[in-house]
Amino acid sequence: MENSSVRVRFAPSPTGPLHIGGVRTALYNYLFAKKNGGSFILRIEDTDQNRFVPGAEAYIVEAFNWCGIEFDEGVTKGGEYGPYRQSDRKDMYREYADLLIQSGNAYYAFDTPEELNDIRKQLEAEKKIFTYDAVQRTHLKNSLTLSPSEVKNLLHAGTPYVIRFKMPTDQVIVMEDEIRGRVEVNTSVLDDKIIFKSDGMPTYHLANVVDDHLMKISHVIRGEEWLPSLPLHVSLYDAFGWDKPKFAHLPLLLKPDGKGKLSKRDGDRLGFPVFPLQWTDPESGEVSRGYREDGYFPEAFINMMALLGWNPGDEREFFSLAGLVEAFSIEKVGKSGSRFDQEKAKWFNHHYLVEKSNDELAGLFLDVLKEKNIDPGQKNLSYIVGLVKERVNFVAELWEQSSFFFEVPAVYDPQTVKKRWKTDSFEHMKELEVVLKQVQDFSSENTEKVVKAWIEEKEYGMGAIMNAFRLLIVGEAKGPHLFDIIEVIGKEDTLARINRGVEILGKKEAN
RNA sequence: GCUCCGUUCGUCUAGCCAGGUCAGGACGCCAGGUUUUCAUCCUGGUAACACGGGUUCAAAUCCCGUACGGAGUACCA
Repeated sequence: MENSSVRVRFAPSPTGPLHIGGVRTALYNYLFAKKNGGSFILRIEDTDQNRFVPGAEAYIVEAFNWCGIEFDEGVTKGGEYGPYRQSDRKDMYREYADLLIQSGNAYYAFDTPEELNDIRKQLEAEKKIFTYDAVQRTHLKNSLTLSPSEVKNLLHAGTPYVIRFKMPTDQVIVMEDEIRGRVEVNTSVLDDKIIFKSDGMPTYHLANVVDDHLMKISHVIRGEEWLPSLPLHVSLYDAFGWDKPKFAHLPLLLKPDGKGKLSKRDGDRLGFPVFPLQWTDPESGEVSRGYREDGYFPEAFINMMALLGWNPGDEREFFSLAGLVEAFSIEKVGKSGSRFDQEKAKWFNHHYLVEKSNDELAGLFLDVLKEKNIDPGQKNLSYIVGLVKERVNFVAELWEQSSFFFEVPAVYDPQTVKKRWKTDSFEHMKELEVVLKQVQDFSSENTEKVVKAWIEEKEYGMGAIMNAFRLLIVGEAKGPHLFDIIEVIGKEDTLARINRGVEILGKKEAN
């Protein structure tokens, strides 16, 4: 609000499609930024060249486009703190690593991955866990144990090395998390993390601290999986002598059943998308479904995601993106993980679908019809959609609730036949056909008037007639007001359906 | 193993920070109502403070412990 210097970032790694947990993290960042009149930045963290996946960055951008989440700065927008892709910032990290070496906060380590692995295995055999920490570093191959000339020689010879952060010994690091409050950790349980890799790239830890500082990030809002490395990051800021941003660690999204965080497999197993958009793996060709392709509206998706871990503090449930911005506050974000609930997601979609205008829905429905090679002819799709939209959760479901407007029922549902095709139905329907044949004005209002008058005159049961009638027109016991249906399909089709139904179903003998 | 984080109806959650309401709402489910059917809709119902101590006149709320769960523990982010 009053703080115009709020700057937050979402910093995904382009290693594949964006998980919905990531979408939620980005959403909360966005909401926080907009709520406080700040900027939202998209930074791509591609410091691991081995895990680069083509198309992943484009996917991320497209996903946010679909969601309606806009960035103020970033890979697609540019900005005065660029470049926003870490691979494009490669050169600047080295000097910061050097700064730490000079100040004695970091050191060269020449141990090869193989050597370290051997030690790790050895200790494992003794049921111990190896960590490159204050104790271990004193007898490993690094610039702390080697003489300056030895180090110089190794460096000159081009020996591969990494740069490790020298974790201070026996200090209590006090951290303040905006969601969890105070967290304390003693450095004696921390290890000397690699901050600069032998391939010349920084690790996440160095890169994110340097970039957040350079990009003047005011609040780091990220997933809970980063909480364990917060002490390192805080130590890094201290070692550089930089002001720290505020930190907030969001709870995880959990799988709907069982334990653990939501994974791609859960979606496949339980039949719901774990990604905002459909994704085709460039290597395996494997397709993962997306919310967009599954028929979710972006506003429903966002509304549902926002409420998974945050609440407005009152009983409101429906929020537009702008409404979320207005209502959002980091204090109302929960501490514990949330399970994704598919039923509630559907309910949200239903809500937004019903809220849409019939014209808009008709447009979407027309695409469905085209795919099925159904020609709606002169039929008023808006009107039809308006009659059935309350019965569906998705546009794609509109067809099964309205196919009888376009097609003669292929079969008569056996259950319904058993229940509604009574002994008298045969005669009743034949009579009804004659009655309707004489009707000129086939409007819903008029046919209803005529048919009801006939029923009353003959003292037939309303239910008996109408249910059998519906069976012949629709094929089963479903659908909107019957007279509305026959108005749409018209007199000719209505009479044909009655005629055909009577023929096929025949006269049921009394039991 | 170790470190950190967490734990209110089946699910999302309010309430916890500033102890005192039959622990509230929503989804789901069940029942009833409306209706020519189904769905919508309306009404009602179901169902939770992980456990054990402590502090207190009083604890979901504060403190300690236990259990359970999760995350991290890579030259991945």
